[in-house]
Amino acid sequence: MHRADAGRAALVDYILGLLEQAGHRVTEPRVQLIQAVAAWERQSFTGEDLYAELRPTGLGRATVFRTLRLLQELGVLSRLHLSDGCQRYVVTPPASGHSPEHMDRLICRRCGRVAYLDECPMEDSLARIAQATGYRVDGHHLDIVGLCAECSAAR
Amino acid sequence: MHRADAGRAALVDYILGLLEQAGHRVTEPRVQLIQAVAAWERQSFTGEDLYAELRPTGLGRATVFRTLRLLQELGVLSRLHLSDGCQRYVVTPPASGHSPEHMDRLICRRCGRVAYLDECPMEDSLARIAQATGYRVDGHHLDIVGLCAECSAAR
DNA sequence: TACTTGTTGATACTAAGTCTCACTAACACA
DNA sequence: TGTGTTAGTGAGACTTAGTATCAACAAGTA
Ligand SMILES: [Mn+2]
Ligand SMILES: [Mn+2]
Ligand SMILES: [Zn+2]
Ligand SMILES: [Zn+2]
Repeated sequence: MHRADAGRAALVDYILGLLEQAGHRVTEPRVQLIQAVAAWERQSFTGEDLYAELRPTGLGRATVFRTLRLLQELGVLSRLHLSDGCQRYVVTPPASGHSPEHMDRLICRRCGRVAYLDECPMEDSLARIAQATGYRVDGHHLDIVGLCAECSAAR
Repeated sequence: MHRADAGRAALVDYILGLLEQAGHRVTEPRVQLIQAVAAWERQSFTGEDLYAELRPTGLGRATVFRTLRLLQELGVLSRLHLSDGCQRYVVTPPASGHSPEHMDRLICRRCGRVAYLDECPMEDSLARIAQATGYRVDGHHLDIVGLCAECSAAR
């Protein structure tokens, strides 16, 4: 078993654990979908991508989107917000400090690869912004767009 | 004529000017739609909001969405990317330094009011992020979510 | 004023999901 | 290790947020 496969298996187990802890059932369709999602780690995908892959095994359209929604609620998946829409999903790595309320990412506009920032580049600015605008700040979402190392090398 | 009305009239003229400069025709349906949009300044709205308002005057559904797209291309409108989707639009104020590639906003999650930041709170961090990740950074999109002064006072 | 071509509205269509419901299978409990 | 309860499932209709097509129309130009 390769390193990456081990990482993926651990991610699958982690997500299944979250599912159980939250009182949801671990079903065959969910296991299959989570395995497919884990294989796309750090690479974004659409609901249709997933459905196309899982449909042959008998998995239904509604189940795909229901489970995507559930995984977003559990904080495991989030959506990419690109200029052409927000129908792409990506795994939020465990223990990355990211949540639906706090998200700092780099997205490659060519291949869709996603990197999460280790530290929030706005930590210091937020109090000042709240002061200046009168807003009470609850969270933020930063998407930096560009080309990943591989894609910019391929030019 | 009130202050706000004068501001709105100026905004309408500004947008119509952009339209002409870009070689598009100034038509009656476009003038009406732009007036409706200007009345929503700093407040977000959906395509359906606009259609509901303009339909009685005979304006068609396709025209509403076509024109919304055109105004996005001209940089006059942008979409809000909220956790429940990206179907809300907002006017990007002229000379705010914002564009589809560079967007820094505060959004009230209760009333939808939008404020644009005067200075980018990440100016300094971007070079360091590019260095650390190997990405070539082209632009970014920051949405800070919270409660505007009025909405947080109303608690 | 007439011409040319961009724009319009009606209508059909699509993409990305969501809802309903009869059926099925997880899993808590015996 | 069965059994019952109820969460989860797949098929298919439906919805939301647009987009494509196309004949009729009108803005800008000459
Ligand atoms: Mn942050
Ligand atoms: Mn910025
Ligand atoms: Zn890339
Ligand atoms: Zn508010």
